[in-house]
Amino acid sequence: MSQPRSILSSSIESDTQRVTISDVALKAGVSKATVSRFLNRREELLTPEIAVRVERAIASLGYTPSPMAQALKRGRSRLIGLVVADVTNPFSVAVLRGAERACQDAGYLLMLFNLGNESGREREAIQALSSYQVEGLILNTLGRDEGAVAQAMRHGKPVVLVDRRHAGMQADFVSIDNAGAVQLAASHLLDAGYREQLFISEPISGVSSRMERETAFRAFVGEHAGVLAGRTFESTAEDVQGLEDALRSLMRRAGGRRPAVLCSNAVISLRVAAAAARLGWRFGADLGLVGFDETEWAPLIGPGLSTIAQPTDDLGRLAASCLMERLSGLVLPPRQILLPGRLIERGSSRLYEEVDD
Amino acid sequence: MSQPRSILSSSIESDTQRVTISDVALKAGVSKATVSRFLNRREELLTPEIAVRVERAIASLGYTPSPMAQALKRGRSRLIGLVVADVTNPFSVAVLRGAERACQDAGYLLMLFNLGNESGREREAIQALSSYQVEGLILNTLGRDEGAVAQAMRHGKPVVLVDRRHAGMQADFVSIDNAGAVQLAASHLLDAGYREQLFISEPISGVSSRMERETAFRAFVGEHAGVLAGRTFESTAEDVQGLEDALRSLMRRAGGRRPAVLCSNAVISLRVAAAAARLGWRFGADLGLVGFDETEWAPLIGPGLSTIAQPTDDLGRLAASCLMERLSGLVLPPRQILLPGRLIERGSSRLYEEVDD
DNA sequence: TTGTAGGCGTTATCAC
DNA sequence: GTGATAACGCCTACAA
Repeated sequence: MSQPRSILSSSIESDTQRVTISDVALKAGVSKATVSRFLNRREELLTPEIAVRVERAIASLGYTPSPMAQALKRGRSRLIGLVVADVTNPFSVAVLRGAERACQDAGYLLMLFNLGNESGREREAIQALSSYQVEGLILNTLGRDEGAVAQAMRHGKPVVLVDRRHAGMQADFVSIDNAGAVQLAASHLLDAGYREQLFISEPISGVSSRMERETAFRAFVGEHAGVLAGRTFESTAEDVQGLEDALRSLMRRAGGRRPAVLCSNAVISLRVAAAAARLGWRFGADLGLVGFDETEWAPLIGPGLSTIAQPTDDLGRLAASCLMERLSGLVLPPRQILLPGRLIERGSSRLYEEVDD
Repeated sequence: MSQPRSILSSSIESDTQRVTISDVALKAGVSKATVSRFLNRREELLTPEIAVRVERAIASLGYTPSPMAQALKRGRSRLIGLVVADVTNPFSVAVLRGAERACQDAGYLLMLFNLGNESGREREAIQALSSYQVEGLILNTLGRDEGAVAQAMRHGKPVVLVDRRHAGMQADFVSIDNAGAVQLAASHLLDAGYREQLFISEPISGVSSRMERETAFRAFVGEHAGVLAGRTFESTAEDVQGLEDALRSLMRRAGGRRPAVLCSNAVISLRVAAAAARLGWRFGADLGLVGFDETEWAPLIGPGLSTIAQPTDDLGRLAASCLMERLSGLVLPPRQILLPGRLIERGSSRLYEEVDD
């Protein structure tokens, strides 16, 4: 600033100025270059005596290199950008934690951006992030805006997609094996005697994971045409009535057969549980249920909600690893890594002793 | 790199080099300074004709200024650091969302750091963040390490604490009114006839919000010595047995009186609900419950869990606003902003028709 | 109104 | 081994 460093400043603890490499060099009586070398683990090339002096100076000044300046100079920011569609979703948070740990271990910092389910902000987020020189992107987004991602990749920034594919994507992709997971859930329900099933999802259009789950469900129903009837329903947060109607008509169609719902994520499970409560239906007795995403509350609702647990931690870690590999120069066509889901059986899908209807 | 820009590079879309202000200047046939001025909204000082040329060049090159370089130069990064103790906690996430929105509106980017409940990482997080030149910090942490925060503040970075005070803090503080909220919960339980109460919290020592809640509970019990008996219990994730024992002895002490628990956050509510399920106790009938933090699943467990809803969104927004005010130069002694909690009554604390014991 | 030049804190390329 | 010195991309006196 216009305020020149006073003669006393070096002895004033509360000086607000940033301590720079020059200060260290001055104090140690060496050049900036030497300090820089010391910092970059090239201590081998330093006279022990000088190394000690530099070390002391750094310690006494409390010097920390400026990542900004480093980034500017070497074009590496040690920053990874992570965009999640919705931090409120337990799945996203769990993935985030896994990714975070992996990044940290590799010496990267995670810069988080939350879209709050407004897919329109995706472009903005990616641009903000990539203008901050993040070295790579982990995306759990819709990918409605192809431009932003393409641009990032064109600038040499690797991208890893988690859970949601983008149209025409040319990036690594990490996800649960949706087809297998749906198969697992539906056949479990079928085995338990639920022969009238309803697949319920948030609006499907454009969200790859939801599409894959729905498709898999339809396929399963097709393969078991004789013994199983199945339909699908899209539920929105606003249309509470629509969901209740769908459940009622499921019950009607079922007639003597046991009816069940297959929820495509935790948000839907919650909605269905609320609707069932209003209708006065009990899971396991009146209605079967299996839902994607294991949560802490799943065992506590009704007789316990059966779930498909996703390996969220692994998904996050793998996403980060893929990125690291790309960053360290790995060239390979885009990979797809699919992990299996795990069925957790609880009361909501157990075969209860027959009750007279 | 060693690869020099080829003659063709200007016509090759996929050039991986960063577009700099120099490129723009060159293309527009002006100096870097002119471009810079154009960018900094000083278009007033530019000849319209030149402004247009610069604008075109920027557009055709797809130029974006590098925030890193800007930050380096002007010492402003437009970055806010947010450290949460645990992204898994719904409370933290909700606060985060509020803060995020406010920051975004003010043109700041939120850089998130999650401690994953390892309070030892706090120092590391704050240092990482502040060496990235974040302009201010929002902290939802223990503050075990006084040094890190103090250092940040000494460097002129404003700090706002959310939910958890730090020892000897000299920073703005935003939180729910814990004393009032506990009073609300406990007196509601008392009014509903629960005269043997147990306050359950995660380990209290060193976490201000938990301490305040416990103190308030003790005070409430003291004020109602004749009609109400109350104790407190600290529960850890590992000691499942201890929690069950505590609940059993609560039941024993109660004798003819109605017993209830007051949970100090959502994590505890979940744990208590799990324990009650194992013991075969029903909320509202066998055991009363009110818990801090409103969640989506609260209405769905048992007869519905009564909660103290925190104004999370406001807390986040206020925290951000405080920071913005400090950033724009407001000097004022540290403020405390306390917002009231709201009681949401559900079946777990309702007065049921008497049942013969 | 516009251009020139210097510097923000680092690192890399030279010489010495 | 170590020290000048020139960048990195940008902003801002100051000069023109």
